[in-house]
Amino acid sequence: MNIYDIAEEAGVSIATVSRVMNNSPKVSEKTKQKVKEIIERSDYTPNIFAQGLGLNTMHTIGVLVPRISDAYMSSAVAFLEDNLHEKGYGCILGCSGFSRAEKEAHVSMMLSKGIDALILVGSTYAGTGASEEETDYIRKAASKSPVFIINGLVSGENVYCTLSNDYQASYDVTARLIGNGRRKILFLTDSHSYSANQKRKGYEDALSHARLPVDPALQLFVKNDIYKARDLLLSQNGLSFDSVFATDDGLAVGAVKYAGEKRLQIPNDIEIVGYNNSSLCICSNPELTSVDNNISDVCCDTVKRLLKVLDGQEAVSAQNVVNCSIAHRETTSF
Amino acid sequence: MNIYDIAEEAGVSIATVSRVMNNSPKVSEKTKQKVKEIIERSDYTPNIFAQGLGLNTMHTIGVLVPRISDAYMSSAVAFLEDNLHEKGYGCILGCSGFSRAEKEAHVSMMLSKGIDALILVGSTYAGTGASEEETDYIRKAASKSPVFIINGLVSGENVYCTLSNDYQASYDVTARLIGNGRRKILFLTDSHSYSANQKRKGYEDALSHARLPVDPALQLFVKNDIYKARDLLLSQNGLSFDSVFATDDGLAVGAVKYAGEKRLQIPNDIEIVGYNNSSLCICSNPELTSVDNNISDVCCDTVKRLLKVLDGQEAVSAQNVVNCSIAHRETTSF
DNA sequence: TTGTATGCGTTATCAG
DNA sequence: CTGATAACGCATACAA
Repeated sequence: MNIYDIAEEAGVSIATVSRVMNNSPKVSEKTKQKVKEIIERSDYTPNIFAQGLGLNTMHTIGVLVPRISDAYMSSAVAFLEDNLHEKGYGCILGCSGFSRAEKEAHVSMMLSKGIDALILVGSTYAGTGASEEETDYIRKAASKSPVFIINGLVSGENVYCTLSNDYQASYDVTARLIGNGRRKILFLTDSHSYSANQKRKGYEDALSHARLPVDPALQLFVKNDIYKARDLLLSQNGLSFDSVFATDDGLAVGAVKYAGEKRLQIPNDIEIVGYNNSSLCICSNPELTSVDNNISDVCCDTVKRLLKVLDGQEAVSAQNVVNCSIAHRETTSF
Repeated sequence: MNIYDIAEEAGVSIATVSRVMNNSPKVSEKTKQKVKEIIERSDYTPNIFAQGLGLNTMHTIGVLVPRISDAYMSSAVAFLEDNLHEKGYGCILGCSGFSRAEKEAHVSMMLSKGIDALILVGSTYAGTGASEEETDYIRKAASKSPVFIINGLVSGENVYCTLSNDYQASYDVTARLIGNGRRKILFLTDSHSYSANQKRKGYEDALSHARLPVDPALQLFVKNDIYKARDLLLSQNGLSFDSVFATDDGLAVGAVKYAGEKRLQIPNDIEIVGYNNSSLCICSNPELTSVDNNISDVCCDTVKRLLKVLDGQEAVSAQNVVNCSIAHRETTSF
């Protein structure tokens, strides 16, 4: 069932059928009705490939995440899909993993799918900041389709970034802990990505501004796994700390478990703050204070700017920053 | 940069370039090398739309979930994407929500995207079983592309289902609780879907076979929200129960919170079992016993059968059942 | 308002 | 082994 069949059935040309399909105004009401009726009756759908070939777009956006089962990623994808779908765009989803080779392979695979734009979710795509060369694959991709990065900073032609203000949030959290009299704040992270670095910087600057030492021994790195985080803390025999600021809720829950094992009272003996305000926070006991990076706003902003770029009418800023907030719960006495 | 440019540059016809691209054996090694070199140098990529138009496929599978931010859904999508990507298929992701209109709209939107097959994740797509008509939209979709349903049972031409054995798992869990001396087992659910019904049936049958009464008052329905579940239990003044079997981990965590409020000892005063074995289980304190529906196996099976159907060489069964297991933790004394 | 003719970039058939 | 050409189904510029 193609446009020719419909045209023949209706006794008009394919041009007219096409006009009806794209509800062009210059078709008489009468023919429009007749054609529509036949389209309806034979439930004809235009061939998307032919359409794409002519228009050179399928109204599809590539969305790449390292791991969709992460709560942060899946909620980002939920917001992106919702916003894009509403505007008539479909989503091609890719899960790249974290290795450089996989990421590059997935990006070029995405580009070959004829997407109108590419959204990279998460700072893993922005590299560690060690060298410019790390992100060359993004600039190369951007020469084919506009690239939007969520929570990673990469500069380049046709590359657009939306960032949550992790530096500020981390600074604020650390300052609050200091204000509560905490002096040995453990920084617990699972990543060396752009956003992890921002968080670390906020943490360190808050310490410095309070004239407290920045002790490298108080910065721990561990896989994002509740048990692993707990066990790492349990194994720190010589180290003393009175609070934990973790760059992910999973790590923070590990700290809660650690406190449980050590029979430490939360938040009196130890305060704990997580990151992402995920469902783990209220599952935890005591419930976890966490930074909310307002991913919904970030995604909204990303899609808004993406549409502007595709529209091409208006200049679009290369970066945009969205503020975080803090969800106060039982693991702090803020 | 299209196939004509390459052909001209190489001094051959487009047919030869096409042959090289699809590494047809009938090209002389010499021309192959020459053409390949030019393709490489000008980093030419075939136009996917033209390719699609000719072959009538873009090697893309539609994956529809009601809500990707659900842990169960996102991990299913992770496994599906991984398996499909490995076989060279891309994924178009849709998030339909739970309303019937949205689901139908998303399904037809998916079909119009030129997908090779459609995967529906979750029993919400299978309706409540109230009437055959509820699932007509699936059979209609299946007349255009093969449809695969994960954890929902729908019969129809070109419709394939992979189910986890929720009936058996629920029967087993209930029997274990009964074996532990529990007599008032509360069944807590958030859904009337096919799989929720299977779970309920397993629960009821285990009670009946143990000659225990099936008390409708012990079957509670609530939104999947930790607080809402907790509060619902707190508000059951007249009702006495000695254990909770929930059809989702979130609900079960609500029951854990309820027990905390009531100062009930887990698992002595009350035993609690969740469903899906999500990350909430180990976040919870005490850690939650949960049914593991082995979603990874279910997805693997689905993709395997999907490829067989697309291949067309072999007959494929309309249904397949994957067994669940029980992850024992601290909320039961199994 | 409607129809004709062309281009979009492949793949595949068939002839050489 | 290679090339010319049809076919895929639609949108649209141009002609009527």
